[in-house]
Amino acid sequence: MRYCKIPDEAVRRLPIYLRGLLFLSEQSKKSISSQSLADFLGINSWLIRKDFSYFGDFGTPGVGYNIEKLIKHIKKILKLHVGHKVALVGTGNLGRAVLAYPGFRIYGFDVAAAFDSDPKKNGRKINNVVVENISKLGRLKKGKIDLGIIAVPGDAAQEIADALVKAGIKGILNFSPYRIIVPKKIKVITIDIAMDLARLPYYMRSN
Amino acid sequence: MRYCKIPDEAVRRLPIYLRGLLFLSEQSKKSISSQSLADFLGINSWLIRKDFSYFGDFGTPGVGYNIEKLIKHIKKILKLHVGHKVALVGTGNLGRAVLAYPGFRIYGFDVAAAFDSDPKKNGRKINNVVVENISKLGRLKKGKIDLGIIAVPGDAAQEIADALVKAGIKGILNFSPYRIIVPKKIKVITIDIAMDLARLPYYMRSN
DNA sequence: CTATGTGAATTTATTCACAGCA
DNA sequence: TGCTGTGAATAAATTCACATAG
Repeated sequence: MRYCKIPDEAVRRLPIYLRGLLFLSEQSKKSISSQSLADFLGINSWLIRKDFSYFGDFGTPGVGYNIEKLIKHIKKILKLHVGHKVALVGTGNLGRAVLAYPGFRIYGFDVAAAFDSDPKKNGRKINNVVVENISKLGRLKKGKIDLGIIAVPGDAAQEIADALVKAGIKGILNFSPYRIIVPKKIKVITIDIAMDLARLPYYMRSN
Repeated sequence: MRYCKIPDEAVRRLPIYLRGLLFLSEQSKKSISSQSLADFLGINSWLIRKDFSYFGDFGTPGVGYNIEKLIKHIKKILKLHVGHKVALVGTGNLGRAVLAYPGFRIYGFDVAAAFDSDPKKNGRKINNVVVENISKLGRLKKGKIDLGIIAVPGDAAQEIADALVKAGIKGILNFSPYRIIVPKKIKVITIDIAMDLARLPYYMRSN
């Protein structure tokens, strides 16, 4: 079943595998079996094997998977083999948390620009990034920034999205709960914290 | 197909419907057709009808769905008909963003307690919540706090989760990228910002 | 005549079980 | 013998199409 389309749900799991494999690589481990990786990540071993099989033969029967080879390949599939620069829009509480978030690094992301509509924030430096006025968003075309994060409060999300698209961004991570409409070729992933919290009580046992 | 088990994917969509319906309710709208709601939310109308059909007959053919009735019912299913108090652990950048986040209110959540391991932060007041030492986590049993949010950096997530479970929490929203193991009856929903960002490049067109 | 509700068809994803390779 | 890779079986979710109710 080599080289066929990777199911969306498998793509969703690739960053999990990648994180785990990077961790193991730091421990100087050379290879790992699907079963050990399963125990480590909390994902079934047959699901891991199936997912890996979508993009080729990487395992050695009787031994397991070569960690470095797998890392390299998953990075390539996710297009993380090159680093990506990210523009942040909105430097409120959430935006500042994004700027300070250490977790982007392992995937090769660099939050390289920050914008805010509030003129009072312009010029301020947060985590080595100078906050610029939102009107300067157009200059992204010069830098090689291809991803945008929307962390503005309220209902400004759509106009920010429009500006990001005009500035040449290819993908958007949207923290606002508002629907964003963009050209089909632009991918939007929305994270709505409140919405995730909202389905937690459903699963709670009352006793 | 009345009153059968609601599929997980439908449960995931209920908070979206709820948000939209609450918005429409504020506009004093009385009822809405699945098609109008579909246009409004960007979800197919047949999927909306199917989802609603899982928990009963709420629509009137030729008219649409009664908004207030639907809101009340979805809230009940999600167990949001009663308000929930939430304990936050970790008051770093992310934790402070959570404390300031305005989006929890519409679902009836109240972040009522905050904890931090850093003694220097104890007693500090953020958004009207006094930060307590993490050792005081046990007192949750007295307050009616049933949800926890883990916003600690690094690898402390598991011990925080253990403490939250011991304090009687029923559900956890976990912002750390580390795997958390809890008793089966406790539900954990993990939000990993970096992981969501990591699958964005995959969908980017190169041209 | 409009819009719901739902069986049936289809698509997608997960799980199993085992042949075959090192 | 241990572990991969994958067809086949199962389960789950989505999409369709239309009978039916107001």
